[in-house]
Amino acid sequence: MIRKLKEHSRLDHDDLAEIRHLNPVVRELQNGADIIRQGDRPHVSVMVVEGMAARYHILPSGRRQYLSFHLAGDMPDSQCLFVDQMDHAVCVLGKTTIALVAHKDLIAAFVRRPNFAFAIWRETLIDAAIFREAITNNSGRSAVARMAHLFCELFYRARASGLTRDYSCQIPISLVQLGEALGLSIATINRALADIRDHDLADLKNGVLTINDWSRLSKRGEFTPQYLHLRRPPF
Amino acid sequence: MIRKLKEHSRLDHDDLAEIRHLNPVVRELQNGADIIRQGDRPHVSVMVVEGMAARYHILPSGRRQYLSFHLAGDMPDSQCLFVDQMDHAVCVLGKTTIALVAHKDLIAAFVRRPNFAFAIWRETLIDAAIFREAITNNSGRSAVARMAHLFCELFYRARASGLTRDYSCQIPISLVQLGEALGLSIATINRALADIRDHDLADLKNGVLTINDWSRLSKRGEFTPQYLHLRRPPF
DNA sequence: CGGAATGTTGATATGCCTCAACTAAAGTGG
DNA sequence: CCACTTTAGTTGAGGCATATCAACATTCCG
Repeated sequence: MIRKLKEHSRLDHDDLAEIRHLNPVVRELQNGADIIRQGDRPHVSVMVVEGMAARYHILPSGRRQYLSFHLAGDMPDSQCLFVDQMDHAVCVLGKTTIALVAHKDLIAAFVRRPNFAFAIWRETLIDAAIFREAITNNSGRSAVARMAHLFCELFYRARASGLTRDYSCQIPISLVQLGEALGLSIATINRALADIRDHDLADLKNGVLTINDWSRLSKRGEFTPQYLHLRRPPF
Repeated sequence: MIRKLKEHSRLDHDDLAEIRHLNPVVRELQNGADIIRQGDRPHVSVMVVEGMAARYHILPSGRRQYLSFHLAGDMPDSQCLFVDQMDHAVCVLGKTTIALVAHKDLIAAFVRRPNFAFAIWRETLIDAAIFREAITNNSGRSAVARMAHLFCELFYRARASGLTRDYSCQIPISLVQLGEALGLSIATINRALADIRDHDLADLKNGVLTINDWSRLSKRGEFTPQYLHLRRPPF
C-alpha cells in the first residue's frame, strides 16, 4: 500500500508510521468470489495484497458491466469510504489475497495525518480518471481499439507497480469478462483478440497478458497514460 | 455550495463558518467557453453558480467525448484538487456564472475542518459514481435507453437541487453535444429523441428538458438513482 | 437580411450482435 | 486412469442497430 501511494503521492515519516499502525485483517478468496455486493453498507475498506479484483454493476436484466480492474496494492473499494451504500459490487479475479481495515480506524488516521488522507483521496481521484477513460474507450472506439487500450492500461499499471516480468503480467480475465468490461459480445471479443494476436501486438492466454509491440499496441488503442497521474512513468 | 453539500453530507456550525470564510472570485462566461483545458495545471477550484458546465476529453482525432454535466452548486473540477495536471477539459453550457477558490485556501480549510474535507471528498466520490454509471450506460444500452437514462439523471439531479419548475429544467445541450456524450452519431441522436418525444416520455427543445412521464422514462432508461447517494431523494 | 449553427430526414453501408455448432481445456466422480 | 461434465474459447452465417453521407429545413444571430 505504501509503495502504491508513493507512486503518486509524497508521504513523510509520521504519515508512514500512521499507516504502519493500522492493523489489517488478511483473507484469501477463491476465483470470482465477491468481496462486496451492490447494496451492502460496508464498514471496512479493502486492499488487494496479491491477485486481482474488479468492480462491476449488475443490471436489472442480470447483465454484468465490469467497471475497472485492480492490481496488488490497489484499494478497490476506496470509492465507498464516504458513501453509505454500495452502488456497485467488487469481486476477485483468480485466487486473491485481500487485507481489510475498519473505516473508523482509517478516518481516525485521516484526522491525525491529513497528508495521509490526501494521498488516499488522490488515489480515489485517479480511480475516477480511470473511469472517465473507460467512458471514452467504450463510447467511441472500435472493438480492437478498445481491447488494445485496456491491455495498455493494465500492463502499464502492472509495470508501474512492479508486477510485470519482461513484457508479461498475470491478468486472469476470461473472454466473457473482457466482453462485459468493454461492452462487446464474446464473438466480437474473440475476433478482436485474434486480430491483436495476428498483428503481433499482444496476447492474452491462460491468464497471462503478453505485450509484443508496445508502440504499435498503444497507437492502436490511442493509449496516452497521463490520466494515470504516475510520478514516475514506467515507460 | 452549502446547500449542495448538505444534499449528501452533515456539516456543523464550525464547518459552515469555515466555508463562509473562503472568498471566491466570481466570473461570467459565454456559451461554450472553456474553464480549464486538458493539460492545464490549475491552482484554483471552480464552482457553478448559475448555468451549467461539462467535462470532456479531446481525442487525437479531434473527436470530443463529454464525460459528465454539472448544474449550479456542483464543482466540475473537484477531480483535480489533488492531481497535478488536467486529464480532461471543462467548459460551460449556455451563459454561465462560476466562482473560483484557490486550492491552497481550500486545503488549509480541509486541515482545520476535516469534516469539510470529507464532505468535498464525498462529492468527488459521487462524481465517480456518476462516471461509473456512464460507463454502463454507454456500453450496454440502446440509443433510446441511453438518452432516457441521461435525461433521468439530469432531471433528478436538477430537482434535488431545486432547479426544476414542475417537470421542466434548463439543460442547454445541443444534439451534437448529446451525441458526443452518449457516443452516438447525430442522426441516431435525432431519431432517438424523436422516439422519446413520440412516446410522450420527455422532450428537449431550446435548451429546456421537459419530462412528460417520469415512470415510463425511468423504466426506458433503466434509471435507478441509488448511485447519486442523495440523503433526501426528490422522488 | 444573409450566413452560420442547429435540427430533420432518407438511403446506403458496416460493425457488431445473435444464434448455432463445434473444439479445447479443466475439473469431477467412478 | 478414463469417461463425463462443465467451462472456456473458436468460427461461420445472417440480421439489425447505428454510422456515414447527403440534402434540406429551421433557428439563431450579427
